[in-house]
Amino acid sequence: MPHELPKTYEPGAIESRWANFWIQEKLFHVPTPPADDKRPVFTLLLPPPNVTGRLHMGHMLNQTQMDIIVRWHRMRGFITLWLPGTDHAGIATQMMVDRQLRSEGKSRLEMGREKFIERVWEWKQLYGGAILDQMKRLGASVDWGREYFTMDENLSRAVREVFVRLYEQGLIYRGKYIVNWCADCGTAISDLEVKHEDFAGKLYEIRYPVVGSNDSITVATTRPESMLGDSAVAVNAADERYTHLHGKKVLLPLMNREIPIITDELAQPEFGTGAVKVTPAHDANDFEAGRRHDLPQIEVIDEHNKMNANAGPYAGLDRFEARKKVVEDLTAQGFLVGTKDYTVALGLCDRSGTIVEPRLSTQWFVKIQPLADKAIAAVETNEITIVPENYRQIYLNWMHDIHDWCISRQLWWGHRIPAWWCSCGELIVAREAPAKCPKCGGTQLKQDTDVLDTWFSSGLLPFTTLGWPEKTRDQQVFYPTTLLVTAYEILFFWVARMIMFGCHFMEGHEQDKKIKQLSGWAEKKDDSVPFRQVYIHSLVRDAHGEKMSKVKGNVINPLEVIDRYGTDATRFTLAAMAAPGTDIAFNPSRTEGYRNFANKIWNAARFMFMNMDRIGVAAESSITPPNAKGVLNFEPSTLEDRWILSRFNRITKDVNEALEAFRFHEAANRIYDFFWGEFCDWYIELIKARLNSEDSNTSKAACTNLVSLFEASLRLLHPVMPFITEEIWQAVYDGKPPLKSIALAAFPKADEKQIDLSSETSMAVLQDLIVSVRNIRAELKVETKAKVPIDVFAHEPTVRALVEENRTALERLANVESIKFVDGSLAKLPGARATARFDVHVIYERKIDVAAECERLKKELEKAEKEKANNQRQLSNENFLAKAPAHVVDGLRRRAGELDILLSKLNSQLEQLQCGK
RNA sequence: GGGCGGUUAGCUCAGUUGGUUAGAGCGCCUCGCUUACACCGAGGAGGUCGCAGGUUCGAGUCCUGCACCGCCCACCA
Repeated sequence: MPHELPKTYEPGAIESRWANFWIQEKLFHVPTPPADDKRPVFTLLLPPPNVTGRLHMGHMLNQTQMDIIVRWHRMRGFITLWLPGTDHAGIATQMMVDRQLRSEGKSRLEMGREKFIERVWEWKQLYGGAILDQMKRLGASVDWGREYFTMDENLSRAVREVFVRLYEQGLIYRGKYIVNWCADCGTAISDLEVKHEDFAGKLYEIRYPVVGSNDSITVATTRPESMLGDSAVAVNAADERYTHLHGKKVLLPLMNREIPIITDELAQPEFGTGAVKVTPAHDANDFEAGRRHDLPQIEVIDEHNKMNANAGPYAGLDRFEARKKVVEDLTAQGFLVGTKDYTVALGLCDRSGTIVEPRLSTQWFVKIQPLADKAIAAVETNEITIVPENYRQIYLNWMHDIHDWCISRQLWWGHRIPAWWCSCGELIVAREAPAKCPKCGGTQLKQDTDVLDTWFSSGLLPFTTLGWPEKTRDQQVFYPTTLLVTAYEILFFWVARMIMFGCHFMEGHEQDKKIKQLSGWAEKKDDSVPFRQVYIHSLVRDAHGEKMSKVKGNVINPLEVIDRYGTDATRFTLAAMAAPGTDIAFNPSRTEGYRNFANKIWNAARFMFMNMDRIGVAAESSITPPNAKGVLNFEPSTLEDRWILSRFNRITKDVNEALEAFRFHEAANRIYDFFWGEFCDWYIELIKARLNSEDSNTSKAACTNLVSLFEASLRLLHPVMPFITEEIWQAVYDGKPPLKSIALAAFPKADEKQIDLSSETSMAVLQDLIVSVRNIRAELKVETKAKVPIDVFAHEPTVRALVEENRTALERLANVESIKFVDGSLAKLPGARATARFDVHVIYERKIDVAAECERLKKELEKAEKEKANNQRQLSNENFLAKAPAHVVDGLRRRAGELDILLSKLNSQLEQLQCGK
């Protein structure tokens, strides 16, 4: 049956067909393995994208890398579970639905909480799957049968369980502290959600008169409006300038309130005047100082960033208007001593961009230290390893500096805090809504209105997705997960929290010992960790290395790139550019190049099919059985056979090693160079003669080798380019593959015995000779079609034998009419190529362009002389001979001989052409 | 203020423990529709590896300093 393929690879239709096939056939679904399963396990949790999300380059990179690793493991026989899901994304989702309501002229507040949440669920039903649908186009081989959503009932129950346990353990508390307040979002946010940016601001110096004297004290502030809430002025106890004022009071300007002068380390003598105003309700440091001195906390800014009643005449003004007014009034009344330009680092809400105000507020917190201690230990003892390694220290530094985590959010969408208030004042923290108050028996219970930080629930996913708090077989098998692949950005938001929660709640957990052994984790002691390894991938930037942003307008949409060049090419781009630890400048011209690569593969396949059909070779005879790990039924009979087999095994070895170390770029580049530069450019060209042989045994044998090597190459390539490899692989079997999919076939494993250095060396000489002839032809401007006779002088009999054996190949690839061997050097002939192994001369009526040839020879001579000098310097250095390893010295010596030959030939050529100096 | 990363061909980047001649893709130049592929083939040009020292037999690779670019963290009024 003939294989009909279009001349150009068209990814669109093919990709969606296979993506659907993989899903429909449930190819990547992993049921709970039975106890007698003897395979190693690989588990990976997909970092859940926000339900509101749209696929961007970051996702695509992340998922491409994960999919490569996952497919690679699956093909190597691991029970491979990749768990997908989405995150409810509290603030983001609420804001999105809010916006939608507003456009309909409705509002969340009128609607009420319950109706609003219903509405969000409706929204989720309609649009929440978008990002996962986009994922499907990428070919991500996740287990769709286990898809989760962070607000699913079972996961929500686990969240409540965690909250209650932490509360009972004294690790969750509620209290009034300074938090980062975003007025736009109407909620407190954690330190991590605040980004700092420098702005040109002013530093105002304000004079506070000392009560009962003519003296005064000057303080400095960047936020003058906050003075309305001052409750003290602090000076340093050691600062002698102010010793005489200890115990005195100042009169707060504008407010005419008397406040004390206190001594506190908050005031640093070197800064400004050494005196600092203390506003406990609106500054974190002042808050601490206020607690030390038992100062009143006077709130003057409300949750809408407006001045409140405590601000007296300024009440009702926005904080920035109030600032203006305060400054005016201070100036008018002579209290403003001076104003300086000053760079202020403002905190901005990560989500809304609003300037965050530190504000006193009652919130729920996680007491983080006990959790952090375990999370630090897990990494310090290498129970969890982080790649690239420099992130390990970054992680540890951050963990050592960690603050308590504010987990309550004043939102409606999210996991509502499982705490209820009785009218008697009793607080009940419980897994399910209590029927009555345990203290007074009252039934008028009101649930806390706050919800939990989104990261609280996502931090639990490694175990909650496996059935926790139940003790399940899935947990025994799949926990700890093997790997986590993620962006640096969420190392603290998510990775650190998972480690803390995992180490805490899974303490005492033991993975099935046999599986742990088989999977290669026998040496790991701690099974409570959420994953064994973390791989931090790079950031995708635009073609010029700039960070992508909507404002700059340089955002590259991966789906557009995919539409244009295909998923495989886009995946390949990301893989090939992903050197660990460096950012990726995504250049679509690169993707175009890999689209061309896909087309190259496609056409090589067409060539193979053409020959299979013509010669009558079927896949079944070339490549059975399906589970072998090498090249099957490949019978090397010629130099190029031995050579390509050797190369294939070497590349296979490199690819496996590269993937092991997350060196995706190396894996991708090795395959690319092999397939295009060696398999297509040389091997296929070389076997054409045999394929076209009159002798059917010869052509059959050659075709069988071609098919089996091609099939193995497809398996090697499959993790990076799943679609085209599946398409061709299925076609090789003419619709009757031995397995449902190439994704289930074995990944090639190198057979070191097939790595054959001597064939590689011989082949290199042959290639060198062919290239030399082509080169001379180009210089002589020989017509492409014209065949020319050549003379060859071989230095060694082995080289001569090599050329003789491969005479037809040489004639074909270099367009040579006949080869004559001569006994002496040909270097003196104009236009000859001379190397250390052979000289070659093309017989042709046209003369060489002497000037150009001279220039070329001179350049070559210069290079060789430089190398020779370098070579000699080293070889005459006794220290070098004594200390350098033998193979380096040997190599240099061999090279010295070659250089001598080369130099003498070059000189004689130059002389012959009378090039001058 | 602290920390991290980068600086290699016109552009975007590789270069794993220091080891013989520094690579790729794109772009550029010359030639070619040779029955897999013009999304192709053949040939070619192009680099004092940011600067200055140092260690070493040997440095793009290690150390120190400097310059420039970028990122992250941070409660200094």
